[in-house]
Amino acid sequence: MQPSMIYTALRRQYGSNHSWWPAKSRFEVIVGAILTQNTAWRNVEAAISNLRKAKMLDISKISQADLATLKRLVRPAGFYNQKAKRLRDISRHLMAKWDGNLDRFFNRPVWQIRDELLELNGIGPETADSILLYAGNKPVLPVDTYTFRIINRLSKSNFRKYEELQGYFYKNICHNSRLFKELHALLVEHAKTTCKTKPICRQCVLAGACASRKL
DNA sequence: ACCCAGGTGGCCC
DNA sequence: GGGCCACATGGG
Repeated sequence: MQPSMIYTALRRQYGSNHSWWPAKSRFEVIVGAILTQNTAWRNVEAAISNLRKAKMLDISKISQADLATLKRLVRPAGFYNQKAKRLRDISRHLMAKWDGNLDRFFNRPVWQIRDELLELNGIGPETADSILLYAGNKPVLPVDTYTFRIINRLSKSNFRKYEELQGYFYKNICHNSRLFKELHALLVEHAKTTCKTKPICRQCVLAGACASRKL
């Protein structure tokens, strides 16, 4: 099953309003992208809520924050020792190199921004791509565990490496940030609702594929 | 008492 | 380059 068909099927099932990433600012997307690493979104919400109440959802504020304070605030998201540091590191980087100005940060070739993000400790390909797509509106597709699971089942493939699966999409679907936002959101939605971890999902959109054990 | 969640980096071979 | 492992909280 091709990516474009998967997209069509998911969209028919879940609708089109998934442009998604619950955040009130671009910086909040960045914060959420780091906090959600291997963590349920529910827990991320609690951490972001703490940051908001403490008026810390701000590049400058976090860049100057006391590490112990930051750890306390993001604690519900788990891995709080490393995540607090990662948040402060990227904020400091944005302040030092871009004067905290995200317009300037994002206003250049995508590969250049991506490389810079990947240089930072704690920012891997998925986090970088989520930031590029949802905070920078760049035509980049984040590939998460859900994407691996769904695509490998549906296509009877066995993608293992990030760039490989991402490349598969890039070759088979048009590069468009609106489409990518929706596609990624739909894959997450599908994995979270109908098709849980190891489902035999009878009611799912891709029921035919499920039944034939491709999913 | 398990298992999992919108990953990443370090270490070992 | 691939295969483990630690990192940590909260919900099912």
